Amino acid sequence: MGRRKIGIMKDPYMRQVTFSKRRTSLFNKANELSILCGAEVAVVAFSPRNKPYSFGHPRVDVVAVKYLQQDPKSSYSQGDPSSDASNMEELNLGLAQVLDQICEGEKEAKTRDEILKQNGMTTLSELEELRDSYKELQYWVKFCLNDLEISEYMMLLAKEPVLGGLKQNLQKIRIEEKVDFFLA
Amino acid sequence: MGRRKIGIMKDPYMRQVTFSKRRTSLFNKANELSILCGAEVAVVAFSPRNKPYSFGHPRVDVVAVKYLQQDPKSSYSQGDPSSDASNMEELNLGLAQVLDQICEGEKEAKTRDEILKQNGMTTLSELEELRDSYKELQYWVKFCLNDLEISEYMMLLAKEPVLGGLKQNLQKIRIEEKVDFFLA
DNA sequence: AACTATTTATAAGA
DNA sequence: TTCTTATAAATAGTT
Repeated sequence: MGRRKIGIMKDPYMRQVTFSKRRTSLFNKANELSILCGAEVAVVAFSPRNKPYSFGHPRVDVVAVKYLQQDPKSSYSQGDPSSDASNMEELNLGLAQVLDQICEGEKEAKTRDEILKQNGMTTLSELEELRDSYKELQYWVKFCLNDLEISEYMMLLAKEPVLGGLKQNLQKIRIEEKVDFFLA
Repeated sequence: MGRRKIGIMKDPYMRQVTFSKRRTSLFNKANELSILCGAEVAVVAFSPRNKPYSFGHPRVDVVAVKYLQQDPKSSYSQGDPSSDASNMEELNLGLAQVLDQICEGEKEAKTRDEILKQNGMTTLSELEELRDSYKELQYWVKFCLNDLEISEYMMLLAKEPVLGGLKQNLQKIRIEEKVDFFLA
């Protein structure tokens, strides 16, 4: 939101300013959630300067203890955000495809997860399959990063973003490549 | 936001729906805050049906412990008027015990895993760890790609490419470490 | 789950 | 910091 989209804040000052604004909003959101829905909510945030801030309804520690006493498997934890479909339009075609690939990967991971949870156990072959997917992703990332680095100055001149390269790399990877590359 | 302002949700169904929507947004906000500002953030919310949901960067328990171990007087708390330093310390003791139990439980689990591993078996926890790593990687890739698009024009001007950010983020997931793990 | 009409949140700028 | 404003996001109600 705001005049334009932003990325990771590098400037310490702006980072602190942004943190303050967003922390305030986050706490307001948490408060609304607890009031409107009658939910127990706790939020803890350490600022870039490592100062602790917190919001709690009814109280931070009460909610925290209640949470930690739960069976870990019964909770729904999210460390990762969902992809924003609305942003897709703004992304150019190449990037969109890359993101699609990632989404597909997620779906596959979820499917595997479902199966494994149904069995409560896993076989070695299934594990290996998952591991292979993981390696493939890692490989893909490294490959693209490498390519990025190489064509860094080219971007400045050609104004032809790496997106094309990313697309190509994606296809290359589909065609079976040795993972040894980035393990060396 | 939305068609019109709302108050406390009385209808159980609508309350649940609203909770789900807002919880998702809240977690996304928390995620953005942690990424954009490099802050440690943890959010715990119990739904109207008392189901626990959580978000944490780097992890809920890590941030929670860090927060609770602080001098209560040094934190800036919002939400409940009665949140006082005196009560905090009492609950800290109880929490410490709970955390100890959790740690012990984890140790036991790891021990079991070791035994099973020696027998050529694989465990659910192992799998889950793998899956989490996988998701984490996907998450960072997604985020970095998004960031790439955003700061494309910045690159042309600032000549300070996003590569630094990408590399930092990738370091966060400690790829090498995890690769070693899977290859071991 | 998706889709709009509106309300909020917020990045920049003052 | 605080206010303003132009935009981006969130979301209530609807389908």
